[in-house]
Amino acid sequence: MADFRGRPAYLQIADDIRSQIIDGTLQAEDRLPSEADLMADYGVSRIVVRNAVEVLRSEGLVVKQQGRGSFVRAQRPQRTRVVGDLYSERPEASPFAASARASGQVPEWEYQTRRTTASKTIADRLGITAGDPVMRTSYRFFADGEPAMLSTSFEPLAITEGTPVEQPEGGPVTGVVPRMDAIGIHITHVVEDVTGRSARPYEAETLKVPVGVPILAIERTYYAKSRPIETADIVVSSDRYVLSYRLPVPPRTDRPTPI
Amino acid sequence: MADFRGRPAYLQIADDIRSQIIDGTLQAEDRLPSEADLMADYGVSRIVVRNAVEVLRSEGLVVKQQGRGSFVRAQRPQRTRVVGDLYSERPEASPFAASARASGQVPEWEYQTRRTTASKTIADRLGITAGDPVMRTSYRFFADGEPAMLSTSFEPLAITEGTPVEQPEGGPVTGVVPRMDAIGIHITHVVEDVTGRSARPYEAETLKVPVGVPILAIERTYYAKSRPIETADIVVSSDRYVLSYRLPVPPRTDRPTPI
DNA sequence: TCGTCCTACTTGTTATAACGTGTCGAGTGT
DNA sequence: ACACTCGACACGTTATAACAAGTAGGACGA
Repeated sequence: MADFRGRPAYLQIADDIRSQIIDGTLQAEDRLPSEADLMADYGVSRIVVRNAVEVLRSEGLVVKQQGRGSFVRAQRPQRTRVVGDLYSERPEASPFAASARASGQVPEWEYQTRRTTASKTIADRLGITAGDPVMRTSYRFFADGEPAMLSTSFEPLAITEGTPVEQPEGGPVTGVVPRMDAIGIHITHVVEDVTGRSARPYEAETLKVPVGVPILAIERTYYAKSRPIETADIVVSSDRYVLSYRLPVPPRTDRPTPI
Repeated sequence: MADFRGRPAYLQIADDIRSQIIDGTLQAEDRLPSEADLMADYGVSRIVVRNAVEVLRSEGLVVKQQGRGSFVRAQRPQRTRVVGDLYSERPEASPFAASARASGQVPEWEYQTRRTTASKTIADRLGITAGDPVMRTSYRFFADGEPAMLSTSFEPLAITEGTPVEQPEGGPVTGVVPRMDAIGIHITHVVEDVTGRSARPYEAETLKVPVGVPILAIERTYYAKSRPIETADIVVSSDRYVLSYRLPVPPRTDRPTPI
């Protein structure tokens, strides 16, 4: 392979394939040439073509499957977790629920609830003291039979203990806001802190995505006035989800000094 | 190296080093043993130790520097891009300036504005026709002198052409909301669609992060009623930023039926 | 003293080779 | 017709080898 500008061969090959993906020569789901083909096409060793494809894989443009080949990855995420004026905590509940249930035995979500005590991190987020009793609930949400979202929520038992809504699931009402309404606590706002990072091994396994794929991690906390009521760690594959936040912009009332 | 469970050696070594990072044996900024050291320590070939370190690099736990070594990467993001309160408290200030001030940073940015025509993607987002004239502005935001955020915004010239606020920057007022207020268009809400993915080469270079590090990509669109007024593509390193969304939860009577 | 050069050490790139493991279809036997 | 086997082919893992390129510190000369 001509050593153009001294730029490493594997990067040039990656550039070449990438441009083919962008200009549509290679389309979503298409199989890339095999490693042997690429070796012949570019006249390089296998390690070079593997490095090239690895670059594209780390960019999320390509997925590899042992025994089958490397494939151009579908680009746009398909599902949207909408958060905003019409706040919904169960994105699967509406459009996807039917198909998920119809197509298999897998329920839309499964959960596990247990009493435990607050770690320091959770205590800070809930405004309580480390070691205070909390109700911890872990969820796995499914869409089309595939794991799509993980969530672990924490509620101070000081708030719910002994009430009809002590159990987050299986009671007369579900969802944090209605449950808290039922015991006279009215949620006023929710804060979501969003970060992106690579999937940890446990998350990759549970969400059935390749290790290292970027995921979105959300720290969500519900408040009644300034009092934290519930907090949760939510993990979604950024392949499959867009987070859509719709925020009101109130009309201008005053005119503070500009920047 | 003992071939435990048939799990590949490089993954076992990655596990080993990862646990040392998590339990603090290796702390932030510490140098990992060199490849030669790891080869000797684990009794494997260089390709195995390189694969192992590559796993950690793709997880964002480690950065490599040619000629120096591999280093444990500082973990937690330090800055927060707050969205929510800002729109109600200080509608005049641009979100970035307000966020930077909130974290005690001096905001700096550079920009480039030019007239162009809308691509199909942008036209769809702005509710106009592909080829319609738009004003395109690319920003690079800095914090502490380091590039921190990239943004490319588009405004239909049908809205601003010939007005005092045709230029997004350099005019009497800045920020989308106040500028549009000045010409009688009142922004009612903003939608931010958040996705996570790996940094593309251009983004990695411009943001000065390693290639493949996860970034957060935001599609932001301002609306006046249901009419799109401005849309922007924003990219931030997920290492350095948390997106914090504060959303009101309307009182019970206004709320849609719970799940 | 100070700057330059050299060298040792580090990761980066590439080649060759071999075997392991997963996939899939063609061929075979019932 | 159908199930099973097997082999071709794909990517996965690992070894050995060599040279390139970036870094840092010590040796050396001005």
